[in-house]
Amino acid sequence: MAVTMRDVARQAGVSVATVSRAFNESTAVRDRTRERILEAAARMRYVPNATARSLTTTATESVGVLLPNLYGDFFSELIRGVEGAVRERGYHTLLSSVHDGPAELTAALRALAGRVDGLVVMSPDLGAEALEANLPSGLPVVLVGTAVPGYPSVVVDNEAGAEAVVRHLAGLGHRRVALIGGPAGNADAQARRAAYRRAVREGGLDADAALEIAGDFTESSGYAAAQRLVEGARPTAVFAANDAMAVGALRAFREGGLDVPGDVALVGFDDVPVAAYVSPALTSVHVPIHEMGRLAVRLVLDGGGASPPALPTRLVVRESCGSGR
Amino acid sequence: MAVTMRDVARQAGVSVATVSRAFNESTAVRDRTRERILEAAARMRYVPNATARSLTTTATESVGVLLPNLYGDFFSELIRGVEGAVRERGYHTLLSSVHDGPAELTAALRALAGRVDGLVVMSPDLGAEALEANLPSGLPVVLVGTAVPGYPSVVVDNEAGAEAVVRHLAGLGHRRVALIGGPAGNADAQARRAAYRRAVREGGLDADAALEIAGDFTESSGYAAAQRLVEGARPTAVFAANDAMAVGALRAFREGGLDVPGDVALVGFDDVPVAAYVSPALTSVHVPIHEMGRLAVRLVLDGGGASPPALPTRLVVRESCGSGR
DNA sequence: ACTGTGAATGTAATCGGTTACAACGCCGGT
DNA sequence: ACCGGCGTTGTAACCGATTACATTCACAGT
Repeated sequence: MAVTMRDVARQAGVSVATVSRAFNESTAVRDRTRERILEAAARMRYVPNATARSLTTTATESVGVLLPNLYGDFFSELIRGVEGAVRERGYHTLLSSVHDGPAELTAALRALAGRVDGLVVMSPDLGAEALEANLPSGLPVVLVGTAVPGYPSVVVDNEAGAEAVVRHLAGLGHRRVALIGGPAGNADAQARRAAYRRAVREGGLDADAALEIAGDFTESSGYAAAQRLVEGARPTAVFAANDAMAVGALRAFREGGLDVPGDVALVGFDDVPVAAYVSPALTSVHVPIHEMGRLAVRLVLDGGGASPPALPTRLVVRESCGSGR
Repeated sequence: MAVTMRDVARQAGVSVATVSRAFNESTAVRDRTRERILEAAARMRYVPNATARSLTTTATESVGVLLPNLYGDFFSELIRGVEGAVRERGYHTLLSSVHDGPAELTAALRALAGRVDGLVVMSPDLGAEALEANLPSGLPVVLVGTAVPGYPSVVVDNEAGAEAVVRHLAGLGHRRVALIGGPAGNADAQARRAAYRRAVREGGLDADAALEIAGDFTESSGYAAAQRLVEGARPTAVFAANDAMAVGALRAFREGGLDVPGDVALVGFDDVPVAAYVSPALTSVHVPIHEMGRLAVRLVLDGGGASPPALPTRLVVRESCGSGR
């Protein structure tokens, strides 16, 4: 149906081998012959079949990205990082997002596995067994945000970031610092919570259990959590484990008639682009999301098995915590 | 190297044909045989090679998306729509973004063309010739945001949206309504500008040429344009041709000591998620971006050649234009 | 004139699946 | 005992490229 190499070869009066050579510059083809071939190809609108090419070369020139979902600035930013790095290599990005439980997840994993040269996986609840059982042995896989034994992963220094938040708030005089935590199974969320607890203890702040509320990293869960805090534990400062929840909390506070940072200070995590645009501008822990994507791609394509050290985080002080100004 | 169907066949003591049938449920294979095969496959960690499969079936089960770039909520939202619709079909999304001029663009087009069953293209400066010369004849292509003769496209009703903005502002008593326009070559931008001019004329508003400033849809261009407006034409209301520029303008106004909407009313276009979160919340023209992505995918995969009617837009009044409340 | 050499091109095997067609075994009906 | 037919499995061609190896040819060296 579509124009193939054979058709071009026939038109140009040469063999398929010569056509192949003419297209893959490298090998020796007489200039006149090459011209004749390229001309015929253009005339016939020949577009090489990447599938067939991949079959022999055993390279698809694409990298798969598996994400739990696509909502939120975090994933957009990650995708940008990945896509940029991938395109620089002349490769392609195959995108897949899943949020329907383990069955869908392994299906997606297998579907991707057969189509790419490497995989960037950000999926909290994916264990070593699931990965091993559903991926061919040779495929380079890099995890983002979770560490699974045997696989290289890109993670950020959650502990230092969360600790910096609590310290900063304590330095501003806050004693009742609440946490809106992330989902239970999430590694980043766990690390942030652990560091929060430690910093609260070490800083001698109020360690009221009512000050800890679990969210799920969504804006609406942040909204709900903030409402409960307002009615319950009445903290003077709130640390949301990611920016999406912080933005939700901001909305809840505003609707509840609380001034941020006047009545309650608020700090997020991730420093997604929108953090700078909300009002008051959100103090947050900067995470080099874009860089994580790039790094993951580099690890996938250049191999090198080992995990790099956790990427550094940095507290970005804006208006919502009530210091600076 | 990797485990192939032949290996599984040997292990299970059957032929490759039977293995193939065992995997593609449909055809008749005795239950016991199938079990034996699937078991052997699992044990050997066999993952089918999608490339080889595609070669014979001539279907890649993936849809390509070509975008001018990935920054901004607009594209994130579009990708979400596309990916969602694609995944519902069990297909995959191949993502490509380009912003380095025509050469890169056609290269990307060809690279994608050989790997997908259909293409969603959002690329302003891509003419019919470029498309024809670089795509195999049978490939379904759907354009987003631009109309090119001979190709179906998904567009929004820019005219109605822009007109609604100017009308609404006029209704609030504004006579000097400025426009921060989009890039010259962009079809959406052109339509919005044309509708703005018509509405200004028909509404009897000030038609000062200094009230029109060109931007390029980026936040920073909106910022710069707003600064020039503050120093120059001094409008009482500003219509930014997209939300990114509106957000930039907002920042410029705040830094310039102007209150929005007190000193100047501001309206954007697209109604991206962030519009609701900036402060003051941005009045904008809602564009069903997500739906555009879904629709484009549907057109690509279900064929049907014809373009659907322009999708309706809707003015969403929030705080930045100073009405409501 | 004859041979060796290297450049240009052709022939055909190969990648890992799918599938048309053939083959086989087993059954019931006569 | 024989045959038709169905259910199950195998054989081999094929998809469209790449590439090892073979072939052809022109030309220089002797």
